[in-house]
Amino acid sequence: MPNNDSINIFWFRRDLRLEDNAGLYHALKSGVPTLPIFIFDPEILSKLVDQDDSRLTFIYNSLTTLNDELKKQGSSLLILHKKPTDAFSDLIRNYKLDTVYTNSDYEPYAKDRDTAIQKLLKDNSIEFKEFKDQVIFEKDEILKDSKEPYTVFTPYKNKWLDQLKPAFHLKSYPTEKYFDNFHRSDFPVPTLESIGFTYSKIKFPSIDYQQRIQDYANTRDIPSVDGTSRMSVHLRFGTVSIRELARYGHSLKDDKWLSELIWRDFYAMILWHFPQTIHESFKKPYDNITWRNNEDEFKAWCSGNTGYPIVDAGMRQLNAIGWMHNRVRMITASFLSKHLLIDWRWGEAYFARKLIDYDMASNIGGWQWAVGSGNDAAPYFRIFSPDLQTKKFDPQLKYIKQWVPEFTDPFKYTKPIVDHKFARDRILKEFKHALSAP
DNA sequence: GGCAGCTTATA
DNA sequence: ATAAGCTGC
Repeated sequence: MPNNDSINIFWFRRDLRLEDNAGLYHALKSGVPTLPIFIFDPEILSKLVDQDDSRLTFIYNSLTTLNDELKKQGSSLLILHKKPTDAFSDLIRNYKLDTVYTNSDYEPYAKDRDTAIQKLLKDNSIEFKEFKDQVIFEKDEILKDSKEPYTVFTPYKNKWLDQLKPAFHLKSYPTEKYFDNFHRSDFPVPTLESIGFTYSKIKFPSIDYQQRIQDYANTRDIPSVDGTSRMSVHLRFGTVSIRELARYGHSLKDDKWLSELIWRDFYAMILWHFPQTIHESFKKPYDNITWRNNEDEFKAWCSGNTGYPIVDAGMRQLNAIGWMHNRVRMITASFLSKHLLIDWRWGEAYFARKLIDYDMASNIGGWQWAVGSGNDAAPYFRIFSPDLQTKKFDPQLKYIKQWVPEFTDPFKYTKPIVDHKFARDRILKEFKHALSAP
């Protein structure tokens, strides 16, 4: 319905919650009626491989929840399925727009998209205001004294902790004080099918993370134990506020869990400053590696049939529930790149397809770390031994038996796709060759 | 400019 | 015990 009074837009992206939402807070607080919108971007959707993509289901469920909450305020969520620039052209035509509010998104595609939107709005004399919401410290807030970005985690973390003023950086935005300022509307929620997707069977972890991380320092590395927060998917789509999580992490005696949240800021910062690491090794010489890229071996890795039970368990967990324990992410990533000598980008792409919590910055960072090509990565000669990792982190084979039920006798299991010692020598040779190239 | 220190290890 | 180099101050 066209309206003569001007309105604000609040554009949801990866911040699918009403509570403690920085951009939404500012939009509502301005006093101008605010129309909340979400745009399904065909450009992003076209890259998704699976029709029952779990991320789409998660987003769709979250949008439905948002809409239900908005209805209580006499408002609703306008859900569009269009190229963002076209969507905004329509909005400009149908409404008198004051300001478009949103929260910053730091991925390269998002940066370009938002630049285009900002220009379109500017040409129509509409303001575009973005706010920091998905990290505690963004791109240029934690820098060396020389104003350059950190590339090593520990000094970054020290500075992060030094600069943190909890009462300021971890404070919630009380959006609920201004809920009266939502624009009155009653838009229907389109079906998931009309967007071109079907429901995924995958179950999503609940938000009661505090229970799980009671003994985080001791249980976080044991994949058979539910000892990690499982908050990654909620952080990915903003169904929980990073400030809330960091506030809890900061209140704990042990800063191990807070550290993991700092890693998230760190990798987001790294991707911002080094976007080429999506395609290139952070350490250039690693791009001299000649990958074998055997397609059959890649398929065996993807489906969890390498004959290395800890690797297979991890990949089967990923395929089954769209999530893999972080310890096992390291083991499977190391195995693909170092044992099979398959380009880490193939593995990264497979994780991108399957992970409900897929986050480009963390996934790229994690893979490059595992290969050794990343900033602050493991040295190349540190090659994970699947057997030793199993002895250390799954000594009773509980995790393995959960995901590889046919595994009963380690000596009768599928023949390993490659011998450990042989593979170790092979990659060491390749590393030495590649890294000494002029 | 010199030196401490570097997420998650292996043989 | 190892083992390469480089970041950060």
